[in-house]
Amino acid sequence: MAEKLTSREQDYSQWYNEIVQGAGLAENSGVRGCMVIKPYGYAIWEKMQAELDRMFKETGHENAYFPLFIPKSYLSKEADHVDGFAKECAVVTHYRLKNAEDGKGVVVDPNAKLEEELIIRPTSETIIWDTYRKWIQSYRDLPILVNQWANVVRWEMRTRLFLRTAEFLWQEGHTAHATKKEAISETEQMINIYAEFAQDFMAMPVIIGLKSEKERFAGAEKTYCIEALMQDGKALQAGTSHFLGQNFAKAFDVKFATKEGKQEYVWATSWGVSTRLMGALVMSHSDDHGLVLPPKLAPYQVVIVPIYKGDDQLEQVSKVALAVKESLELKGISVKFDNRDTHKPGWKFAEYELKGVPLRLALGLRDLENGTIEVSRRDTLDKETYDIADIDNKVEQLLDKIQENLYKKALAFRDSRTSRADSKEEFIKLIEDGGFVYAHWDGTSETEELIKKQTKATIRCIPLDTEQESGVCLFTGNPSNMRVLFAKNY
RNA sequence: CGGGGUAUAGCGUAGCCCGGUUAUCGCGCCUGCUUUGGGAGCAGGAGGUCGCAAGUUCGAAUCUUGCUACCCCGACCA
Repeated sequence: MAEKLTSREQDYSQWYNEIVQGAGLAENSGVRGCMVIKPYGYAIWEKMQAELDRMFKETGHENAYFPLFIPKSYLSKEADHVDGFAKECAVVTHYRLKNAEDGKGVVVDPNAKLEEELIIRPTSETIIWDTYRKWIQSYRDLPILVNQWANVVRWEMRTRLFLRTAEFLWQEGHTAHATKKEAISETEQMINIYAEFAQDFMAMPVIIGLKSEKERFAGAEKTYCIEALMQDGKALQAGTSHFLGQNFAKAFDVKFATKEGKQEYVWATSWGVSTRLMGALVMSHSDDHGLVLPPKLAPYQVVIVPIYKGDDQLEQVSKVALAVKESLELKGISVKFDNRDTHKPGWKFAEYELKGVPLRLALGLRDLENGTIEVSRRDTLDKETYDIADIDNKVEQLLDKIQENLYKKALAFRDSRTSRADSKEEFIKLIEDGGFVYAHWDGTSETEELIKKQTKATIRCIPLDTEQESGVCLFTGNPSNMRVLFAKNY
């Protein structure tokens, strides 16, 4: 082994960085906090987009695009919203450069100051609701079910590849409804879609819940979220769906005429997932050998590595390998045949392990003689030799098994790190060890703040499936009627 | 944004305290030959405004100041 990753145990952060960069997902750029998403990483994002986009469209949503720039005055129309984002906004003040006096490069032209400064969108509620006012007059114009795929900028002080970057890619859905009930049901539908996507495609188990008042989206009445547990025992918020009530309708004066001819404010939702999901994917399944990808999101699900000596053998092996590739592709499996002569097989094996390709097939002269092919699973690192005649079916089955196994493994891990605390001491210890902790809480932001100060744990969510159970708050002794989910988080 | 650290070839580094010929080593890269079932071997070769900008000095990778980016810790946050 010429190169070896830092192990998770040694240094989890470094392990994560080495995988993201080593597997060719992304790298830092010359711009503070902004990353370059490399082709292999972007291919995974495109797969995520494709599935999510399909799910959105199946539930009646349409894509549109709104401007990157938001007039400053728009942002200040909803008080909570502006409070939530003001500290992390990038502001455009000028629209022209000119040559510097000293001839060295360019400077901002002071004569080109904007009348009103433009904010680079940290999210698009304001520009969208300013637009929806023009689109909505009657109940007949509702609902509006729009999504946009876009980039947003939040000027973060401390950034990490995919998990928190100053600019990131995401989708933001913004819907408008005639009734509160319909808006809430939309909000719930979308968080369920995110949960389904996380579990079925990312093979990542999630807990669906409601955010506490403190953790809620700025401007929302209710924020639903999906929370996942990473391998270091920290929680990651993987997606959010907000019931915005009539807050934005009131701020932007969006009213509609009901059937009865009354003027009423519109009910709103917004929901989003971002390239942060890439970080979640990495930290859910990968091991000390590198990235591990679920087959449903892998840019190529299978790689075929030929083993040969000389051009003659390569030609013989290639012929068979290409036939295998074709038969797999007929089954809708994506295959890369790596016939590069510039790297040796051993080098390729290590490389594809680092890149997390679910299945690796190796084919050499020995196989041609025996009618076999060697198959190696990335998730278990098991190697077995199979009859080549039936390899397409075998691969299809194995890919399904890997997808399933990754989910099971992640779920088993989460279960092993999920516990209930019934005393403050127990709580502190469990949080210290890392993982999800269910505990009673008195429901106040003050106590939540106190717990965060003392333990660094926050309320990840109030799980939807939590049963009523009377108890006392571990920190204040006040009565509580349900347990909520605590963890240290990203 | 506060504290700490780092920046030398594509990557990882030595040299920096104590300024002085041609800036060290490994990997990678290029050429050739031998190799190819778990990160190949030998031989030859190319590649550097020492992060950027000023300053001190006869002379700066080395000393001083400013800036930029990255990493770790904290506050903030998806």
